[in-house]
Amino acid sequence: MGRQSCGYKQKLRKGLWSPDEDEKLLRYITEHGHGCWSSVPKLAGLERCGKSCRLRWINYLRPDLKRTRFSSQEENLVIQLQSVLGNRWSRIAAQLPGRTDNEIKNLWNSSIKKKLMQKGIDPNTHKPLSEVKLSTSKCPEKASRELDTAISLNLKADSSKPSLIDVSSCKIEKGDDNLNASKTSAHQEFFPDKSLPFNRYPNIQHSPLDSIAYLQFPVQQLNHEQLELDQKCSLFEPNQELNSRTLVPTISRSILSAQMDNKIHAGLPFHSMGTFNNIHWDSSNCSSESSEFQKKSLFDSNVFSWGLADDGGSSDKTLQLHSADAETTDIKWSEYHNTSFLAEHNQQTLHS
DNA sequence: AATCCTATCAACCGCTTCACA
DNA sequence: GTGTGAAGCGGTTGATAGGAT
Repeated sequence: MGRQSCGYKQKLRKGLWSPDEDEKLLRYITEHGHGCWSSVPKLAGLERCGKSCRLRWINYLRPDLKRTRFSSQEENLVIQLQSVLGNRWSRIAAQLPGRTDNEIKNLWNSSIKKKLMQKGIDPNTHKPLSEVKLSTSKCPEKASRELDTAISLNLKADSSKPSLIDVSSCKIEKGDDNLNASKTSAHQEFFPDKSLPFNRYPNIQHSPLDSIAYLQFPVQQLNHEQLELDQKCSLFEPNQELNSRTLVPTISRSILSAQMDNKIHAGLPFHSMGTFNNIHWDSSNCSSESSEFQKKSLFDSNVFSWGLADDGGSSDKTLQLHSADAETTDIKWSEYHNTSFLAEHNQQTLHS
């Protein structure tokens, strides 16, 4: 007999969240922080389990979420990180400010996987499918299934257009940490500065076929230790406050104003700016260094100003991408914005 | 206009990890 | 060292929207 789900004791609501429930949760966490998730529903007046509340907050209500489509740079980054980390979505999400593991997982499963297969790359190994076919011949059924999928996707793709991807240069090896750990190179740091790796790896090729570009840099030299180091050092760790059990998920006025002045602004639902305007950081349970960093890292860094160093006019492209992102309206949020409680929040914002 | 198909996304489920008594 | 509850994670499912037929 399997384990009971979290709402087995009482009759708890399931399924999609209503605006009313969102309001309750948002109000509660805004005022009190989440604290112990299992007590949140009771205290917030919700007939949900704590797990559900946590998920709703993390994946939807959090004020620092981007609500825009993934940019091609973000997709590239997901591909790169997945090649190194595998399906560790939360780890990957930690490197993408404003993105959730769920979102990235969905992107991977619904979009990136297919795009890679269309380009003849096995999404599991990041190797050319022909290689994968050979190496998986020990398990013919599975290999055949995967290959069939890949082939059908490949056929759907426009074969008349040449792919610019040089798969042979993408020597991605997973799971050989010892080997990786021993290697040093100019590329050893993963993203050593606040920008994304594209500046550092100039031989990126962009396919005109779609927005996916496949990087040509020595991915095999990235390793888990380095990524863990990145996380510990929080070079551009965006969600540290959310990973912490002790920190109240709040946002400072200074951050908020910076946020409102910067590009991230465009992706945020209007109401969140006002809603969180009067909240302060509760850093009582973390070191001053880390909290200071948290304040700085998210918005003071240039993580949203990704540049592509490879091409002429890249900055123009980047700008275009950003503005395209900025113009992406999230229908759900705009609908949401019109609900009563959000309208109320917005009014308050306007009056303050 | 109706139906089918596909893509996307939100949410759930069950397992693992962590923290604490 | 062990038990327990909470949190976190990744796989999976179900609902829905939009496009194709």
